Amino acid sequence: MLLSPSQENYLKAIYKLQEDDGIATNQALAAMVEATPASVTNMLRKLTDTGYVEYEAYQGATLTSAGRNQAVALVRKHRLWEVFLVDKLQYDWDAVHALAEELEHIGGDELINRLDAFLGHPGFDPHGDPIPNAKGVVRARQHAIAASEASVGGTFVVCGVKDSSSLFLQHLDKLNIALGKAYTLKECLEFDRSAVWTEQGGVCINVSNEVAKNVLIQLTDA
Amino acid sequence: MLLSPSQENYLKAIYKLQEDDGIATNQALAAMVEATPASVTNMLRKLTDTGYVEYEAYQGATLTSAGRNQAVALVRKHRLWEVFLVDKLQYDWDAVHALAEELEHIGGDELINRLDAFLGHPGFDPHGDPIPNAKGVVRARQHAIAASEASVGGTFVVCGVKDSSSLFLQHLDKLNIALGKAYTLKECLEFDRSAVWTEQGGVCINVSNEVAKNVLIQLTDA
DNA sequence: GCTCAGTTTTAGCTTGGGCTAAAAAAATTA
DNA sequence: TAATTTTTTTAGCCCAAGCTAAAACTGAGC
Repeated sequence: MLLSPSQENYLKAIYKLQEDDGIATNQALAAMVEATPASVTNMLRKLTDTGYVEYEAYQGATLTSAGRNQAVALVRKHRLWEVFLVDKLQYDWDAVHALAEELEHIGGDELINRLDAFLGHPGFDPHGDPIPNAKGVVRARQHAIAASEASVGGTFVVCGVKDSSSLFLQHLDKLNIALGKAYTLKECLEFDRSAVWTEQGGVCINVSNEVAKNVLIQLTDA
Repeated sequence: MLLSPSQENYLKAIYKLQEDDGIATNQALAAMVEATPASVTNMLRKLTDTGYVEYEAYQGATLTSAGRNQAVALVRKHRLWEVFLVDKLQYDWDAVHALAEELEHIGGDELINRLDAFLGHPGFDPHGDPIPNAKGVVRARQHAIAASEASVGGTFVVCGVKDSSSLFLQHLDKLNIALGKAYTLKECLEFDRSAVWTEQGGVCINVSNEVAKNVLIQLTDA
């Protein structure tokens, strides 16, 4: 069964919602695919007929294993194209999402496996999200926690973001926060729950709680 | 004005037909975009309304300058993606057309100019066709003639093909004919107008007239 | 200048993926 | 539990891009 780009987007959306909320409601889906809830109901019916989705009225949608395979393959394609755009075409990390969204619908396994090889089988995309391998296995990030969970005095490396909107990523750029960089949490300010981090060089940056909650880190011993 | 992939395909088809036949008839267009003549009439109307095509009933279609710009941009995108697929992803030259056909509808100038830079601003695609530059200027191949026009004893380099179908390209692979290779025309057989070429190493290959007519060459002095 | 084959256009239908507005079901609050 | 709000579904519509069949046009040969 061949899926249209639109259908693929629905599968991806259900997959994401299942991953982070456990359940894919009609309304959340509508927001994610930028359609009305009525259109979502329509499409869920179709995807149920073709065997990618399990769905009963008013109960939300779940992916079948075929659906999950498709969704994971799409995530793989999306993230590999993002790596290509950043590593090879020198795009900024905040500018690649929309293009990858288009590219992920092109071609089949052959293309994406060749791209994967060309890029050197990267494990993570430019936002630190793990790239599923050709068999659809996603290796979860190890020991990653939100930066807001760090304790004063701790040292850590930024390894991902929870929000990969352009707005947020550009904000991180301004703060000089980037993937792979190391920081020490100097202090936490009671008043607004913001934090002071220092970079290796000793430069201080002020990080709001809102930002810290969306930055993923790995604690280091140093 | 934003064009759908389908509309873009029509513009490209009109462009190609104008280039090689001088005129884009309804029927030829239908064959090229794989639709019925009735559908073509429909679409030509739309493209006329949006200012990309000039068209009067029964008279065939012509591109406006806006239309030509779009078409050349598409050719550029198509050929650059073909270079990417062959040079970077190691595809064979006979396998890239369909994928490039999909990729050419993605993104805008920004993407394609970055791809161009990444590929080192190539002048020709894997079939020897010239790649228009960012301004839409196509530098024509110099001194190229069909291999069927060569005279006995002449030496030449293969620089392109007229037919880039998978079937033909695979046939050339079997004959050991490839872009950039040099040959000498040893003799022409009256009977079936086939020819004998020798490679540098002295290996002989038998080339039918049908093949020779579709291979483009440049004569060399040697 | 007619006729007829071939080409193009018209008319009306189909399918995919949207939409709005109203009805129905579920969830929340009093 | 009853009332109200929120969510989901239904019903009926729209648009893009295709299709077929029939009508209209063109141009070649007589």
